[in-house]
Amino acid sequence: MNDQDQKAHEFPQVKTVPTLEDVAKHAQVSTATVSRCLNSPDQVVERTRKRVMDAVQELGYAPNFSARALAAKRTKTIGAVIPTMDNAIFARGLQAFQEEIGKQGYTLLVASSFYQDDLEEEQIRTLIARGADALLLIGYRRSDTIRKFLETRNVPTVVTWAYDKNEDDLSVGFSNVESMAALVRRAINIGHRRLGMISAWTESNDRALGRKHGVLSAASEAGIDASSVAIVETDYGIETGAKAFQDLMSRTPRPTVVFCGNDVLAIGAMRAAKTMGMSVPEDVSITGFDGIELASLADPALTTVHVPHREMGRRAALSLISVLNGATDTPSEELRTDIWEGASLGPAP
Amino acid sequence: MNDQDQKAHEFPQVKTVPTLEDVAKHAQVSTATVSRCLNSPDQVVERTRKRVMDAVQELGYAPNFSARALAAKRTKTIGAVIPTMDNAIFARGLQAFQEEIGKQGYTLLVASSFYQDDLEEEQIRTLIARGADALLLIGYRRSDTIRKFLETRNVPTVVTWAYDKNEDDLSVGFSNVESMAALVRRAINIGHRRLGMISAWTESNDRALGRKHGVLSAASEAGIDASSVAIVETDYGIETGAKAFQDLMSRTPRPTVVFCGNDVLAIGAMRAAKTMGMSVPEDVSITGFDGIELASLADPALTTVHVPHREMGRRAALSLISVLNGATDTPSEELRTDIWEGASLGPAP
DNA sequence: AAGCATTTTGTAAGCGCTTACATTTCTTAT
DNA sequence: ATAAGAAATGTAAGCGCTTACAAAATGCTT
Repeated sequence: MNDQDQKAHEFPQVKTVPTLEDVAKHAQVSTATVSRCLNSPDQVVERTRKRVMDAVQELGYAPNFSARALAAKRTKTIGAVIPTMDNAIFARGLQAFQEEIGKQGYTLLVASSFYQDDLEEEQIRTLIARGADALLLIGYRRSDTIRKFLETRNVPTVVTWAYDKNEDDLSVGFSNVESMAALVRRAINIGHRRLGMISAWTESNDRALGRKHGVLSAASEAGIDASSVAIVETDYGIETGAKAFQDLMSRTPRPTVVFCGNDVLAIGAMRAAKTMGMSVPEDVSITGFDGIELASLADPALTTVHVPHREMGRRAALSLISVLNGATDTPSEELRTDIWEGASLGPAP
Repeated sequence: MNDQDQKAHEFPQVKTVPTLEDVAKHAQVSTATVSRCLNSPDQVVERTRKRVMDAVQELGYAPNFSARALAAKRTKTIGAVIPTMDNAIFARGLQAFQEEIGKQGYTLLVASSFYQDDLEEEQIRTLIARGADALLLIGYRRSDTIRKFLETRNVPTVVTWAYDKNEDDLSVGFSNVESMAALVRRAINIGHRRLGMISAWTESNDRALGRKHGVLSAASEAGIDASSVAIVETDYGIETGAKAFQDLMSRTPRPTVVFCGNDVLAIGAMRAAKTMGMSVPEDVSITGFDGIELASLADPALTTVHVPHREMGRRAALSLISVLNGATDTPSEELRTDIWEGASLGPAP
């Protein structure tokens, strides 16, 4: 603490990462000034600022993020927990999300839950321990424990890929129920009465559950007994979709239309139909959900519900940032989905 | 520093996040002991450990990551900079990577460079500033500045999606040149002499460049003048692929086979072919690269080079972790690609 | 029961940064 | 030229954790 003997400047340290203090010494100012140069440059006069910045350049200084976070109590990091990155829709939405928060100087921290509730909780905790300033989460479904945790930690959170006017959480998404119901109504309008559905597992996936409810409610709305709707739940994948389709086709009475919980399952179903020698939509209609590019490439092109994933990611980012900037009244946003007209949905045979 | 008057325990703090010290007080031990319970539990005797863990539970304590990182000088974070998440292959590889590092207690930090060199540099710096213990990067191509930076920071790095025995960097990948060349040879063997290629931009993408070289070298090897190969470079996407295909088909002489730099471009090309009334492979052969699911769904199924993305992600994770664990001799790994036989490559007309 | 080695715990010094507050320097009005 | 106010800079106290080192407790030997 008493090293007065400051030469012009010490010789460059050997191989060690430069710190704020090194820069300060080099530029002959205090660490506070250096810090200010970096964080609020207008608080320091041109001449010193230049001197400091030169030192930064010369030493190749880069701030230590952890130290900064610890001192400033924010990390400029936003966390996201998604079921899996191995699914185009999440990847796409997140990409847009990242682009937008990036503009505001935030970095994205992603973790996957593999569709397991307990893992999701763990990941949320991890992200928060890592100091995420805010969180993007998929769907509403979440245990009380973790909700309480989020509340006490006071971390702004946005729910995406779902929107429900009855929920309180800030969300930017779409109504899974309504979007699916709209599609189902259309099918019913062109004569379908025997409905089938291939759904993702609904137990811990409220989006899948919503879509299932969409089918059922549109059915009963039209006077079709909900219990007559043939439903198979299965894993995400083309193969599983194909298998489920075969299962459905063996039921009596055989459904004339199969609504799939997502496009990938639908592609599987279409493949199975082809294998079984059934033609779509003459023998059976098939629909998807999500609106990934794959849909338009199928033959016939898949009729599906198109979700504006990128837009959703972007808007979610904007909402979260507005909250982070202190907005107190950021509203949830319901995005509109639309039906991509393919040729896989036709009149009932 | 002199608050002897410790009641049984103070009343719970109001709404503030508990710290190590709170836990320590609560459990009547020193902070060091609590820290040890969390990090090397076997150093503390059962009885105390239980007491501490109970306190942790009761207070809902979660360690502050930044503080830990600052003190311990490691973050248990691995960063990855990929061109874009909006591309199935990276998403898939990264997912596997994440799964594997997750097992070892590491978290993944992802950033996208949008295929821009300068952005990639910036992202690398950001990740390192955030304390990434190691980095996953795509391809070898990188400026000297950033290489030097990585070196002085001494951050272990693994290069993926590329393997080149002439490069020093630790890598887990495949040879883009060789993989493509193998496919091209096969085409030449069945009579093709007029070659076309739709490539991604090669200027700052060494994988794309490698694939292009693969085409050219297989061509000259077979006595085909490299300059006779018709090549179009374009953006990633189905539409752009389609457009490029039309372009190629208008050349004289018209190529009898079009090698595409990736499956998405190939799908675009196939669509354009259909639109133009050409049949594949009778009128023209088309091939892809990557081996995404899309390939097998196309009609006819796409002949493409299949890259084991997940395996690559997994192995990259293992390599990096072994380096982090002090291994000094971790070798680069070349993964084998194989050709997925579709029906889109046939004999030359 | 004393002496030693070993295990368990505590003490306290940072890690690199931000920021409230104190001090110095510069403006401007008189 | 001088005082008062504003602007620029410096001082130093943490942020919450890890860890070297010191101290205390325990276990073993004899």
